Amino acid sequence: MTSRSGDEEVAQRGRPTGNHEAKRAELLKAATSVIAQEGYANASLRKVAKRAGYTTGAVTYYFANKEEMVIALAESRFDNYDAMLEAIQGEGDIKTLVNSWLKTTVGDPEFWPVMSELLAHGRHDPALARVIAERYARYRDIYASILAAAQAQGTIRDDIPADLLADQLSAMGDGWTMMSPIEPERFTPQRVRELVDAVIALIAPVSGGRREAGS
Amino acid sequence: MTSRSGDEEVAQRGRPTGNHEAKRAELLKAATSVIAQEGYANASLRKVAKRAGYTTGAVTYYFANKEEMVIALAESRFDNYDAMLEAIQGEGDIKTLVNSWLKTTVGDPEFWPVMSELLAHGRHDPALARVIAERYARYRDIYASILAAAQAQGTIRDDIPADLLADQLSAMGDGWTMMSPIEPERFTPQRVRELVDAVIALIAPVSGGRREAGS
Amino acid sequence: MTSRSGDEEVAQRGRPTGNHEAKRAELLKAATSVIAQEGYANASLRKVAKRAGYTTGAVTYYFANKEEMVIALAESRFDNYDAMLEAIQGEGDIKTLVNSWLKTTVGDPEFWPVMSELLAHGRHDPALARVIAERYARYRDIYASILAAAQAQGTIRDDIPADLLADQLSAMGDGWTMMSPIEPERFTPQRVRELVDAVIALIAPVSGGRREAGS
Amino acid sequence: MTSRSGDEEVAQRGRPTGNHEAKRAELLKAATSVIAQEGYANASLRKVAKRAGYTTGAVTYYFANKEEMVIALAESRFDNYDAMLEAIQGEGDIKTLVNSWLKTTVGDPEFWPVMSELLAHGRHDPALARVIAERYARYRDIYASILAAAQAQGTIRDDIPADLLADQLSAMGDGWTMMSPIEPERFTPQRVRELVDAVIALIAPVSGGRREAGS
DNA sequence: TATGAATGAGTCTTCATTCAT
DNA sequence: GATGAATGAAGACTCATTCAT
Repeated sequence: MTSRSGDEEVAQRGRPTGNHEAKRAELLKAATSVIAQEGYANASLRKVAKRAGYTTGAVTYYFANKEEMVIALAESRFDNYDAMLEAIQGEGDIKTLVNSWLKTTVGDPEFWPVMSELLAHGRHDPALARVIAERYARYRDIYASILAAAQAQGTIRDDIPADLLADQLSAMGDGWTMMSPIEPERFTPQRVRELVDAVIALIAPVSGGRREAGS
Repeated sequence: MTSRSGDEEVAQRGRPTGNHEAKRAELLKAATSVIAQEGYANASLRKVAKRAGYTTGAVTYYFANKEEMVIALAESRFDNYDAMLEAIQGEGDIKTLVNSWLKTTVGDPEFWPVMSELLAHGRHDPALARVIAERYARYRDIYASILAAAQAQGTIRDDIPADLLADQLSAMGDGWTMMSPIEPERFTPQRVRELVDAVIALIAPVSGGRREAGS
Repeated sequence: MTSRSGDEEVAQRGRPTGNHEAKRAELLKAATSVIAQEGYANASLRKVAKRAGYTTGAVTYYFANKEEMVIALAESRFDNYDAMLEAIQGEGDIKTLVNSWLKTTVGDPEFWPVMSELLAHGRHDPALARVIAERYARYRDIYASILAAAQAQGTIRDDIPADLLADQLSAMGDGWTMMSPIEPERFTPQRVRELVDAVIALIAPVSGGRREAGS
Repeated sequence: MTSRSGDEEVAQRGRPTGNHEAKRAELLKAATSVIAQEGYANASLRKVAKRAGYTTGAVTYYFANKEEMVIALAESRFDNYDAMLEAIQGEGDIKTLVNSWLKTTVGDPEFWPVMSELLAHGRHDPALARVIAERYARYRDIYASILAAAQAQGTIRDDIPADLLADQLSAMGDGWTMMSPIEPERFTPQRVRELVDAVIALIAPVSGGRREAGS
């Protein structure tokens, strides 16, 4: 009661400690929603501040500049994604896993829009590009190891090395990420289900046993 | 020939000879290279004009506004792409075709960067989005018909409907389009070759005969 | 048939003479309608040219610059007004006269809007101001002489010098000219009729014979 | 006191003391004088800012856009006018009242010029038009009630309904408002006095008792 | 810790004007 | 006589950033 705080709900008494991170997170949440709705280019610090209920100065107080904010945002999004992957990793077969993954990502309506904005902006922000590249590399590793395990179990085809398969699946995901905001009407739940099923079919085991890609 | 002709230093005034469409194309070329290098957000009319050797006013003389310019740009890029597809469409088997396609697109170093910028910006420019959606629909149709023909010939798997297959391949292409500018070092010629081979393997005929996806 | 032209309808054969003035008038007509609809500030030479079916260059060919065009426009409008005044001047009593005047001016829907734009812009264009001042002086003289005649006939009050009366009536007209575009709904035909009747009443003869204003 | 305080030359940054409304008023004052001198069309934000000793950005900080600034300006001018009317409303007879009104309005050399600019611009700015229409309606009501009271007292003519009379007088005022900047030499103090006296005469009681206008 | 006033560079856009053809 | 390409200055507006308080 005397000092330890952290709960925003509690009426602030005494010296608030550890609020710094909380405030940053709050700002980041606001930034997420602004970027998701209006895109990176239209996400001014003023708008972010306003959405969070703060003033412009607050944003520049918590973040050295816009770039730093965006990077912090990217890191936090990726951290979320990490947690999500962690959560579903145990799941049995590939199909269940893909479906869990799909359900979680579409569950957050800001997930894809923000991701595509970050990806697009990354091209012109080296620091952001570095963050993205690092995380993506890790995801591809994770995917690859999942796929490799599945290959070992014989539940998916093993004629294509797991890392290439991971690359292909990631690319598909990114492609849909980019296109869905442009032609949302094309991505009906029905169509998405078909696409997912087709992906499953695509990577299903082939009868002829192990064959190397390109051979 | 005897009379002193205007140096480039001298501001051009009055009515020079020259064809309207040619000038527009010239400006579009400048816009292409600026967008490819600096991205849509940083491609100010000033920069475009400067790169073409004109003043800002000239750009707004040829294009009502920035949006119209970008749309004209997209349209012209897609026209190029149409021509390219036309040229390679006759090619025999899928592998040759994919390779031709790859060679042509990587032949133009501005192709992927500009495409990814347009895609990313399309999300915030409904008119551009419409153009992209229309063209993409056509491309998917073309891909699908090519794939369907190949399925009929038995050169690729027929357990996944051609349109879904087309969607998957398009998405992969878009995904790589987005990522290659962010981590160019990952897309070495060697890796690209492997990825392409893996795609070929992915869609190669499966021994078990026709199976419906998702079943 | 060999040379005399002037009719725009006739297919142009041989050397067209006297077309210069006709073209100017055409351009002026276009300028009138643009200014009436969009106001002086928004009446760019491009718009004027376009409305007349010409190019920008044509306008600057026929008029040294925008100011000259506006002045020519003002002169031509005032010439029209002169002709109109001329036409109704003979009319019998004041009431008939006022009604004729009203009918003619409201008959041309561009009359008041253009007039108010010119008046407003005149303040910042000395040459235009001069034109307006001259013409207005003449109108006040005409009004004054009409009013003086009516005073002599005893059909209107003579306790206020005709020139002051003319000033007052002009001012009222200008005032309504200015306000009608701002609150058009206030100037219903019914209200206008009442206002006109009230003006007639205002200047009707007073029983007490001649009295000097202010005394 | 010992330490060197900032000169006016030094660009002001950071958060100075000072009240938001006061600064707004300051900018409005600058806007008033620019508009009075150069007209609405020539009153760029740059000029306004400069006159107030700020940069353009400061103006757009205090006002969302130019339109909002002009409306705030109009509003404040009308508020002044309200106060003025309030102050003189008690005055005895019409003549004294008119003279007080006149004295106050000509006391502010920016009053008429700004008013005429606002009126003229109102035609092309619906939001401004609304403000003007509302205020004007109120003024006409006030004038009408003053005139009605005078009619009841028998100090002015009662053969014309007070609201029509108010309309006529307002219109005259507006007409002179518009013309005085165009031909200022015409509005000598002497002439103004005569015009005012003529107005008094115009609305003086008529001997013949109550007559309805237009009958 | 947080505010919010103010900057200044930049954006797109509009336009009268010029002038080679 | 008429065109229309191009200029260049100006306009309104946006925004990341700075900083006194």
